[in-house]
Amino acid sequence: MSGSGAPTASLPADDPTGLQTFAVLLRRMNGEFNRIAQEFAQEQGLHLTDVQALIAILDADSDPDAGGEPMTPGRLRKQLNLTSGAVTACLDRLERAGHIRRVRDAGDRRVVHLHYADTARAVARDYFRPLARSTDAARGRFSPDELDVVVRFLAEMNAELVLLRRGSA
Amino acid sequence: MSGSGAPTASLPADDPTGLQTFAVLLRRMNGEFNRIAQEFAQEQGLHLTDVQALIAILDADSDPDAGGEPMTPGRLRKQLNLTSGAVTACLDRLERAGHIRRVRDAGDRRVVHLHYADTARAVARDYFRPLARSTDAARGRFSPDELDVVVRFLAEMNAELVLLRRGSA
DNA sequence: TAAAGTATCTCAATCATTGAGAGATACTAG
DNA sequence: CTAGTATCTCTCAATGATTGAGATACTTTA
Repeated sequence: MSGSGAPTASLPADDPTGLQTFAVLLRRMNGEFNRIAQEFAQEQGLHLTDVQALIAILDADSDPDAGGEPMTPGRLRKQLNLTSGAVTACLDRLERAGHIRRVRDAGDRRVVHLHYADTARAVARDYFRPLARSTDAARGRFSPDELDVVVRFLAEMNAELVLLRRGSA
Repeated sequence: MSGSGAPTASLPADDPTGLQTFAVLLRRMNGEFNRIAQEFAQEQGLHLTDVQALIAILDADSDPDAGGEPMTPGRLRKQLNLTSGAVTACLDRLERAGHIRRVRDAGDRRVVHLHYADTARAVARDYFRPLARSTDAARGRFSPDELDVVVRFLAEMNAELVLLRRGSA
């Protein structure tokens, strides 16, 4: 239990479903995800910023549902809290490395649409396959009803986090 | 509108507890957490790296259980994938800003222990209070049994992610 | 004690980020 | 239609974080 590498070590034992437990678990998970993203970045000769941008572009691009439109430099600027120059530099790197394409919008020619390149999509899928397997391994230990609970929780959590966007700034 | 509008938009409707759903929800949550961390960083005149370091130091410092010892520059280097120079610079910034203290280990005088300063702890607690409230709001919508399921899932997920540290590198 | 190993720091070179401003395109009112 | 204003992206010099080889100090092993 108290053994060093044990992943479940050091949860507050007094209240195993309390706020503290959630804080610790969520913070750790976030850290692990960021570490994996960092590794991917280094392997691809990118920066963490670039990977975050890539993910945002991927989500917008493959979720036409979400915002309707593909990602643009302006949206990326807000989403990642970058300055205009940083966005341009980041997109330059991503485009030069073949991960994305810039496409002028036909309707509003000031706007640039960002598309994930298919080859890069395959690279990312390959790299993150172990992560997908891990997620599946965890999922496999729960019943359909339990998974439904988890999905509902994650969705509720995301909803709360989105509300926080305006609230405390 | 980044991930804007309805937070539950664009989940794969065909398999509401499938891998894709988890991937989308976890990725989004990660993005939101990182955005919040970025905002905290900017407000404190820090960088995202500094905040990640701060969190790692906090976790090690307040969880003597986990690794036994407080954080050190060396462990930080591995955990955040930084070079030695970057760690030193990052710690210089954090120490100069009063967030941490460097303390030479009495036993092994090569080692530096990193401690979270109490005043900084209070600053962080204040800043992240809304996040805590959000987490509590989400928790409040589930029964104790359901919360137990969620905690178990998060713990399983973390365990898998830790395994991934050696496995696929 | 000497040699090898480990933890941290130093510093010049490199390169991402900042932030003001330019250029191009769209909208709106007269 | 035209002028004026707003929006989107990009440019570029200055700033400053990160790199990475090497220095320094300490510990352990032979």
